[in-house]
Amino acid sequence: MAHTDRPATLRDVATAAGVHPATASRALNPGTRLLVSEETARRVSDAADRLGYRPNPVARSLRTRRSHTIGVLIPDLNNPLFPPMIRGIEDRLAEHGYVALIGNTDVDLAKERLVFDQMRARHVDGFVLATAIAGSPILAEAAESDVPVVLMNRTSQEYPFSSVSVDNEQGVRAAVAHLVALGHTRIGHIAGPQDASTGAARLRGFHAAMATHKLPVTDGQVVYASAYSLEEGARCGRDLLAPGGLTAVVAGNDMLAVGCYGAFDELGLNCPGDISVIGFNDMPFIDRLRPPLSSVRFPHYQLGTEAATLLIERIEAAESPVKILFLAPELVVRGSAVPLADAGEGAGAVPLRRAGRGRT
Amino acid sequence: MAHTDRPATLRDVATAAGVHPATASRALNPGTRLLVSEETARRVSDAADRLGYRPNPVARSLRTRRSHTIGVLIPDLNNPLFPPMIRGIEDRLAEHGYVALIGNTDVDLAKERLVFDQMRARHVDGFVLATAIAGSPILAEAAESDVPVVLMNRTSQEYPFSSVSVDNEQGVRAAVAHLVALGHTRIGHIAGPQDASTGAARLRGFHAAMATHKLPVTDGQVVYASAYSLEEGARCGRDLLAPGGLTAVVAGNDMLAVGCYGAFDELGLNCPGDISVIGFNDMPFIDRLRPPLSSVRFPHYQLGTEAATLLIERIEAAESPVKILFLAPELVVRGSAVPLADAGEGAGAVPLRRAGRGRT
DNA sequence: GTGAAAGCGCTAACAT
DNA sequence: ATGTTAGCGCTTTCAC
Repeated sequence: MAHTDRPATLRDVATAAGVHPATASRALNPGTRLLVSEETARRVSDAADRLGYRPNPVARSLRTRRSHTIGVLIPDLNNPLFPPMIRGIEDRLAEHGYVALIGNTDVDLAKERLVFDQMRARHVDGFVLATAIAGSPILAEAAESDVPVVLMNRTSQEYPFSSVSVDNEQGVRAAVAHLVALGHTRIGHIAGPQDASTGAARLRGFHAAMATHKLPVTDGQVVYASAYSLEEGARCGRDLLAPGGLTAVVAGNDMLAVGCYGAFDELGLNCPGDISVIGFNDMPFIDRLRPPLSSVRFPHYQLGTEAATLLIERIEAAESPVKILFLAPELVVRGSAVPLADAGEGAGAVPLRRAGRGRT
Repeated sequence: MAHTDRPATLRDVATAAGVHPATASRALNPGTRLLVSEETARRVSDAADRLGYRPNPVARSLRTRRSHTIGVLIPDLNNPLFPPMIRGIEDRLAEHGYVALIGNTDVDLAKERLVFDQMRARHVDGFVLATAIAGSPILAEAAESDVPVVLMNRTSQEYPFSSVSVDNEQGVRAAVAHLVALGHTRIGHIAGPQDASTGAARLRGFHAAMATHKLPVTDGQVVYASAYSLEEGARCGRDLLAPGGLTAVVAGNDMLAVGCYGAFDELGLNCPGDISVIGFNDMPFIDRLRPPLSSVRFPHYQLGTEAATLLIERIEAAESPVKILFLAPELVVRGSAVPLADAGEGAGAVPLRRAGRGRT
């Protein structure tokens, strides 16, 4: 009741507790509390409570040069891949008193640069980069200025950044192994953009897996998408399947796989009757499609929490080592890939009822 | 080349330009540039460029008590409704030099309070609230402390907040009119949570629309979902349809509508053959379901840009008036609602091919 | 264990 | 039109 409209400052608290502001500061900060007598500490924090004191983070930042804010760069928040990762980041950051600034780059280097600079201007304490296009100049700049950086869902050969990503090769291996177990041998791949590390890693995984199973990969059995988009998925699906001969497709991600569904319709192919397909990411709602898409699940949320953990480590323990963390993916079997024996059975017909209710 | 490692400060610029720091400040700030001779202004900004000067927003904030940061409270970023809105907000804010802090409340009042308090502690200049549960204490608190607030996708009868939302009643009217034009008369409604203003408004719209068409609404023709979730959609779908008699459903939103798809399967109903359904929101990917969901489209992104505009107005022009803005929804016709004459034709059968490729 | 003093980088009164 | 002065609220030397 003794407080005015103006929020209480540290000075007010000090006065109320009958100590010097410096002492009040020490008493209130976990890191310095032990420098102050127990009794004074109590008096100060009582006074703080009484006055409803809230430390001013701006003033603190000015002094300490720590904003407790981190920048997160992603291509596009509308891509359903990212919201869970962001939540993971934010939830973990919140536990440590940090907040995130989200920046969308729209896969545009100029925009990426703009957002990055703005965040630096705002003195973020570090970055989570989920947008690292290989060769993007901000990587070099970040490395040079040694602002703490963690790569999420990306890795870098060129710079010593900590990163957390999914073992993409292993995921594709699981997908191929599943198809092979179902009897497929003529398996195509729609490769994601090769300047994204996910696209390249999954393509490597595809070749490795096919080699493991001693299956040949001819020209035309791999087509390259220029973006992770429905449109590119449809285009690549057409290019891959129009020649005929393939019975299964491993798509570079779910977007490409769903785009493929459109190509199937155009080519008069029935999925999964004529052609099996497996995606990557296990996007939300992907289990609601007809047929529900089998996909390599990706622990999105954990990717975010781990990235945040790594970043905070690096911010708070200056010389913490670089860590490269891989999380294991998991194949989620639904209705879009079926045994080869079934092929042809429903050719041209409506989607099979059986395929409609895969395990989710 | 003359700069050291430490970033240049205003004082450095002033020295380099041979003026007092205050003059340099005036020269560099758009609002005060006219207080300074053209020649000095040029000299100062040249020096600034030369030194690579970047103003320190933290110091500026401490002085001006403006953080150029705004808080955005939403229930859950994972809800696909929100990413486009957030992008709208961020894109518009960026044009004005603001950034957004996103807070997820998970529809939990305690968490909402926590996030709200943290953002206030960080001295955000204003809030976009998309989470306003009727009676939430933060509304009262915000009103009292008169921090600028704009409600997004919510309205408030109790407090004088600017808001931008979709005309929900009109949207439901359009949905009902469409169904009536298709010959339906026994139309049910799955109402969203009545403590969300969208849920209440859409229910009002349903009753109004049915009255307009002189169609009776009996008990049991409206069921209430306790949340906008797939589970509640399935439950309500069962409750609504198990008794039989209805030929069409207007769902409170797309989640509820998609949940309904599950109920249809359980009850052996074929959509759209036996039962038509229309959703609300036009969520991403909703056009990829079988059948593609007819839905009332909702200009998500614009909701965000308009909310940001309103908020900035209010922040920068202290006494700008309260504005209540409604954006018009638009019915998107796809395959989940068909003429009544078709009912029964495909009863119990697999989804009709024809229904699979609605206009998107 | 506590106080004194200084200053982070900037801008707003107030002079002149 | 420009300089002077002061201070936003906090943390950190450095004394004692």
